[in-house]
Amino acid sequence: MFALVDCNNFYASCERVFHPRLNHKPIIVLSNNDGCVIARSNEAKALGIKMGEPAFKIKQFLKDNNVAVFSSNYALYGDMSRRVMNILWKLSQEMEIYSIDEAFLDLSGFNDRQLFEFGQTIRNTIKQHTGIPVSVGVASTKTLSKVANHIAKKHKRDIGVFLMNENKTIERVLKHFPVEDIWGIGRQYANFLKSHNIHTALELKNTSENWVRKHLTVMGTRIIKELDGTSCIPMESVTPSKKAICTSRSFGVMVEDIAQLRESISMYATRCAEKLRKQKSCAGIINVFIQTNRFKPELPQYNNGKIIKLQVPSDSTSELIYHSVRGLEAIYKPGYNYKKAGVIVTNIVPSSQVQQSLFDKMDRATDQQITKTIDVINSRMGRDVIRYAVQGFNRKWKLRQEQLSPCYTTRWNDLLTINTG
DNA sequence: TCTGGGGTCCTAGGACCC
DNA sequence: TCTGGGGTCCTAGGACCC
Repeated sequence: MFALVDCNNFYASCERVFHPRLNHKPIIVLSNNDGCVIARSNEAKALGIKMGEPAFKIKQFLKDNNVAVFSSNYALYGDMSRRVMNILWKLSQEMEIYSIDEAFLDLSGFNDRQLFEFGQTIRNTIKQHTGIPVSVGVASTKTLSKVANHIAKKHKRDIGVFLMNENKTIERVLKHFPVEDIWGIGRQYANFLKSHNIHTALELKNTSENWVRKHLTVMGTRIIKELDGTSCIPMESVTPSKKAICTSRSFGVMVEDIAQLRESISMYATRCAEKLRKQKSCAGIINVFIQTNRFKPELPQYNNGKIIKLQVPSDSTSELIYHSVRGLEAIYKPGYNYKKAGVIVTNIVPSSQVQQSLFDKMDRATDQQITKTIDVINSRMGRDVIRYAVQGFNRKWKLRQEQLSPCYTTRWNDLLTINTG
């Protein structure tokens, strides 16, 4: 048996933990640059606010309805996520962290009553220790546990746990479960299936395997088997290392000048190098890209990228910056308003298995020592306290975050003060 | 004024090998 | 009429996830 534990409206719930006054009030969280709605409390959903809606289009509506609006605070959400996952670690032998707010647990060996009670224990413990509400779905495959979680969240809101283990229950639930809500069925497949008169999970489950294989590839076959109770998607208890790492941002203002692009690209290269070192990997290919604003078709448009192959795979900040900036200079064209830029690293290999080059001229030992020293200082003193000058100091292009909440759990200066008097 | 930022997997087709 | 039979690797594009 699998349990899927999913935090309810995670980002909105994180903000609410530190603003108890907002209990039962509508809350939304915006994407970077305060662009789109990416999280909504139940009250905000009830007002009809859509996921992904551009904030500027509903500004007046938000005001009229007293909606609390937050910029996204990933330091806070990341730390709250870590706390939730740590609690789950203590409760379960085997788990898979599936996303920032979701985890699968392996519940082999529990009987029905224990399964349900364990679900409640999880929910109560997390609520008590972190303030975050979660829903728990329990079933015999991952796909069915996702379905069960939906039911727990939507129809069993006060209990928050749904155990789906009897064939009769499964059949009844799948009969009313829209095909587009199944894990692995996105918009394209949903439209396609509906055009073939398949509207519910039960109808999909009863479709011929050959037909599904032909039109939805092997992924679809797995889905119908999982809906039928045959587990095809195993637990991944060990998080596999990333095969691609991307750091990119839209700018708070339009950027025309190459000097500012250079600053931003250098920062993204720095972040990519940090992410590589964190998972003990080196990258063989760097991809630098710049884009103008696609929402302004009246302005001249220019999108381009440059792929750089490294002679020796690297996790060095200085080397990644060097090549990224050269790449930028190769594609930059003056006279455009740039809106977004980024760095992607791929061809990732474990640091212990880097293929050396006979013609490599770089002094890697020294560079590694420098990088290590910078990492140690920055981890104690704060990100970018020591940085390469090319990263810049003004950051005119930085994100717009007008409603940013404090980093309550990760920054000493932002700790809450509680008046007990 | 204003529209996010990360990832994965699968398949077909083209290139190559013997 | 009639032109083999078996592979691998790489990439772009399309689907999906949070």
